[in-house]
Amino acid sequence: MATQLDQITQNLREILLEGEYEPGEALREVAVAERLGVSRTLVRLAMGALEQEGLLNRAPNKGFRVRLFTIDEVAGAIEVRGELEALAARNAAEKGIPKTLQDRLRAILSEAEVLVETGLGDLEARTRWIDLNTAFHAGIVEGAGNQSLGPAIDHICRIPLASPRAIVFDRTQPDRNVEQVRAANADHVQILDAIVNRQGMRAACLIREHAYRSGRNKRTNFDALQQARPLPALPGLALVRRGSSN
Amino acid sequence: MATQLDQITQNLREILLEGEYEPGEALREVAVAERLGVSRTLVRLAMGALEQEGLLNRAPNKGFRVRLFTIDEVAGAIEVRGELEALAARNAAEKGIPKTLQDRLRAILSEAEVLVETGLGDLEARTRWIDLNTAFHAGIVEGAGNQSLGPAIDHICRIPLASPRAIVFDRTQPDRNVEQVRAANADHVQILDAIVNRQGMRAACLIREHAYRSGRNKRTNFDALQQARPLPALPGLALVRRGSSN
DNA sequence: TTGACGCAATATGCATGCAATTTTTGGCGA
DNA sequence: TCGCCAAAAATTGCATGCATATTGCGTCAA
Repeated sequence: MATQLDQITQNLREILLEGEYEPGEALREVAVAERLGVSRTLVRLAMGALEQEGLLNRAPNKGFRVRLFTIDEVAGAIEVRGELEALAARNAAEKGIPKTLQDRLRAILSEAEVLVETGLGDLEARTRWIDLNTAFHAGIVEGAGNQSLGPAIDHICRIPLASPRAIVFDRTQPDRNVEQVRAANADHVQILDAIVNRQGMRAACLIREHAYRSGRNKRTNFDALQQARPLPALPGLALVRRGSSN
Repeated sequence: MATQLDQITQNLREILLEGEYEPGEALREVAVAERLGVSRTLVRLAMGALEQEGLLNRAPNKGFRVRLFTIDEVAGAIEVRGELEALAARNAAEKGIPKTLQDRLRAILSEAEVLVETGLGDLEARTRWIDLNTAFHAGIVEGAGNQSLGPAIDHICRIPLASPRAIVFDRTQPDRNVEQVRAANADHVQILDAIVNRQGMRAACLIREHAYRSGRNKRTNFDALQQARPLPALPGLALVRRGSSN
């Protein structure tokens, strides 16, 4: 048990990302404490951490409220992530990445390509692809050899939907999903090629565009989903609403 | 009083940045609580926040330890900051900044130039210049119009010495300081010029180089200072800071 | 009817206390 | 002298309790 606090924080984080509380809603300590079965102190600790992550806002003597994320903020966050990943790709290309990392990334790409041919019909396949996608992006960052870069990207990825892990699958249009994922795979191949060939600028531009496209896909799929079902249950989605009234 | 917690957190943050505790040293709750004159609970809350900021590490059942920053991490953080500010400058240039912001930035540059001519002999002048420098950088970010960018830069700036606010003045060589600051002012003028003329790429490259140079200066001055008087820890000491932002 | 004042209910902010875990210490034997 | 083990001391993890701030409601007056 890695301290109860970590578990509680993770629980509360998931609850928030599930959209169980409305954006702007006040989180009363006692209610949350009872629900999670722990003391108020622990809940307060967890809320403090989530405030740092940006999921909650705190007003002095008025407790914590669920933070509101606008679609523009998400788009901005993805742009920031793209820029940081571009820096990572450029650095990785300029200094060169070790053979072991190359092999790992190639293996990831191979498996991802095989996976897409299955059509991504079942949840397990989609989950696996997301893991591979995440691992690829992490690998690029690892190749950059900049210790500050990883945490910075992690931080920006805490904004709902900003992470490369937060793929929105619109299951009403599976063909489009497959097409998007296939395109992402193709991007990855080009990016790795650029890095291996020490083409820093090319790698940077490719990954920046890759992030941009991913953001656009998210927006498209999200809009489609919201039209089909007013309250989607996918993690993170319910936090995104239009019209920021602060 | 904006809740005691904020004050305690700020106090502890300053204590850590001053380098009063050795990197890697364990922070015992009771000792810190007594020193700050508050309860352990509050200290624990503050430490949790500082862990999120990256100033402390936490090991389960073993409390918090002062995090160690290497010179490479600082260099990496400055590179990240440069990249983010480059994004900000590029966006600001591409979308254009309002006249009011232009005027504010020009006023900042004017005052900074006048200030440098005084030679930055006294602490007050140096502090004022740091404030102006910070305000200029913040203004660029404001002009980008990306809500996620500011927090991302704030986050990376929490690494000691990574912030544009954290200028290292080597008072054993005042002439070199003045030269560096004069060069920084000149950079600022060019950057603003590029933004106003909607030259996104030029602005981005200029500010990236500006960050790079600032990092190099910090290293040079820091090394010189350390040679003059051997310093135990990296954070703090030569760091000229000014009360809490916000 | 409406607005203001005040009291009660409720929620947060912080301190203290207790249990569990870790670290230190002291003693014993090889 | 060194290593090992157990008990004691110290330290963290968490729950509870009290003080203070806020919110909601009822009452009264204009």
